[in-house]
Amino acid sequence: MVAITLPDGSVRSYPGPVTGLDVARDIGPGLAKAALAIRVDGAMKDLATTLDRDTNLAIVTAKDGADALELLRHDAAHIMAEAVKELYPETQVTIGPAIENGFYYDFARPVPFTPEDLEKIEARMKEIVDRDEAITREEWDRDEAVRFFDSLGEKYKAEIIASIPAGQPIGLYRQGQFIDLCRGPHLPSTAKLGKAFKLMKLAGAYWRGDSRNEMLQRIYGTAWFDKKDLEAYLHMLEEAEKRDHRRLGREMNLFHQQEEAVGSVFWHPKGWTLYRAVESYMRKRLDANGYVEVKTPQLVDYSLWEASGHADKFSESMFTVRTQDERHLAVKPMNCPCHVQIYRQGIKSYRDLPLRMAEFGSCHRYEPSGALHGIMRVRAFTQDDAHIFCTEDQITAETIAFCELLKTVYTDFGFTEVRVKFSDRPEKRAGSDEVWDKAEGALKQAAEAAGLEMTLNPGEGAFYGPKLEFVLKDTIGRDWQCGTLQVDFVLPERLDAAYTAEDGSRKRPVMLHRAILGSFERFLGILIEHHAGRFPLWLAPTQVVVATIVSDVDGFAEEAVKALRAAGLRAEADLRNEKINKKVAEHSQAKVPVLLVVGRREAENGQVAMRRLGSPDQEIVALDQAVAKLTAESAPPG
RNA sequence: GCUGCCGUAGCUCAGUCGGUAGAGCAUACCCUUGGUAAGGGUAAGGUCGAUGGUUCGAUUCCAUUCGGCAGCACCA
Repeated sequence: MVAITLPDGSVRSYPGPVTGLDVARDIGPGLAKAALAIRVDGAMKDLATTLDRDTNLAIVTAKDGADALELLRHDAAHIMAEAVKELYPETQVTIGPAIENGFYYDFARPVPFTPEDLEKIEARMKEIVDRDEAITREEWDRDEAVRFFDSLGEKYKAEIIASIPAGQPIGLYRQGQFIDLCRGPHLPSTAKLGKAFKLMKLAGAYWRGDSRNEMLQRIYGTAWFDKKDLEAYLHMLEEAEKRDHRRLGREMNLFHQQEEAVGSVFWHPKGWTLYRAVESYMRKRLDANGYVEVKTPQLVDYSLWEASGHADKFSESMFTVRTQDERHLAVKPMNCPCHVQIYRQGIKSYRDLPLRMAEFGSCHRYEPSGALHGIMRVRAFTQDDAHIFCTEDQITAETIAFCELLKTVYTDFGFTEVRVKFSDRPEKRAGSDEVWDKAEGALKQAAEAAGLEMTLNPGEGAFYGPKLEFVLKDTIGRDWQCGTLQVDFVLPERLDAAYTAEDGSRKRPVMLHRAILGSFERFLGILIEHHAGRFPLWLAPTQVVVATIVSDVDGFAEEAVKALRAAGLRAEADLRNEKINKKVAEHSQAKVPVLLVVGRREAENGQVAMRRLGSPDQEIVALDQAVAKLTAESAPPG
């Protein structure tokens, strides 16, 4: 007897072993048709899995959300591999997992795939779906499987299987003529994939993710249960493209980039206004939180970078300069060594600590060309950097205070969801293991005291110390790592920073490296995409446009702009010889938050018709009232 | 950096199976003074990313190079 307990608590008994499909059939023909897989005591298994003892069972159908989609996408990857092998038999298959929103498969083939090949592959996949091939699992002996794939010329598969411990049975899945190593589970048949999938793009990817290995060809696709879901996803991609900061930067005249200054930003007046709004907000927050601001040199003799350890661990990313008189300089990639130089001026006492030294530090790093991305990943950027020189005892309090400041700032910019990662010692590092033990312990303890929930990010720390990384989520669900807090016992030692302790002894301060925005360039890019260019009033480069209906009222419109500007608002007049329809359309598209329309009626009464971005409503108010209202609304937080 | 794709007017794009190019928007000027998402007309605007090669002739074909895009690797 086998007793199967279903999720609703009901129990079904069978005289002998049954498969998941048998149980589904027993419950009802509709369920049997919809069944994709089963969950046995929590673990996903094939529908055909034999159940020979009492167990908890759930039938997985398309309604099961993420689990079901993962199955579907994994199958899509296999069906794509089958299609590729049919069309291009000389291709070797490697791996093909389900990923967020879709799947990919990496192929080894001497000839590159073309976009036309993608269409052919997609068409063949649809044929395979129509063929309704059963997907069945087989168990093989490992060495036999290695020999089998070797004989097919599938050396990558053979390599993967050979790396599985001997003696373990190997699960292979067969569908039609195609057989592949796979952990499973899979759908019962290729027909279950349906037609709501699409091959998206072609890209290179290193074998086993290592840049020393050969480059494979990766095909990405997306797959859904329903055509509607597919269309919704494609539509979402289009929307994301519309908020791309590179596109909005051009359309809104915020900045541009050009090949004579690769990896740098030309900020236009409007973009720079935005930048300054962010900067002055940050400066105000830092002032209020006990930071002092400094400015340090761009070009620094290479010897300082040798002393700090950057020459050793970071030289590939540094721009260096040799002058005519043979001096060797580097453009600073970080601000920390310079801040230590300021710290070292004069003798420091424990009474001076904690010393919170901030700089909007302009840095240059020679990033690999393939890493550059708009203003999000550049070679010239400005960090909202600060170093807190403190005693070991002060680490916890400083960490707590920093976390609070960070939260306030993110909230003010409209980000509410923040994750924290803890990154510990990397392979390439400075400082002894004892120092690292101490630094990691101190940071972990401080983070716990600050009440942070963290995930571990092993080996991702800076070369001089462990770090906390703060990752925020934007409106369309993407993650951005911005803030960081790093504990550093190494640099104060290497650069000889010291203070006189209470007992008169000479001690080393600890340095906390910290940033909230990360880099202004990147953060502004994130802000642009997060708000899709529709900035809150306090950030909008142009806050108000006064648009006239007839030229008779030009004088009043200019007066209105003058009044708005006198109140500190960023206002412009639109006196052009154009119809109001066109003016409304253009300023709406330029994402100006407030439009004040002035016609004869308004001008005669000293009024304006106020129209907010995104709403067709208008509100007729006296000019001075409008100024007062907008002034209050546009005040930056804090 | 690696793989693939791409580079035509300020922007978005069409085009030339090798005979030096066109549209819409934007710009300038003219007409229009119009009440809440694009009024009409005229004009101007291009070394077809750069260099080299093949050719009678190259924006088009080939090579190199620079830049961009996507992904991979990188993000200390």
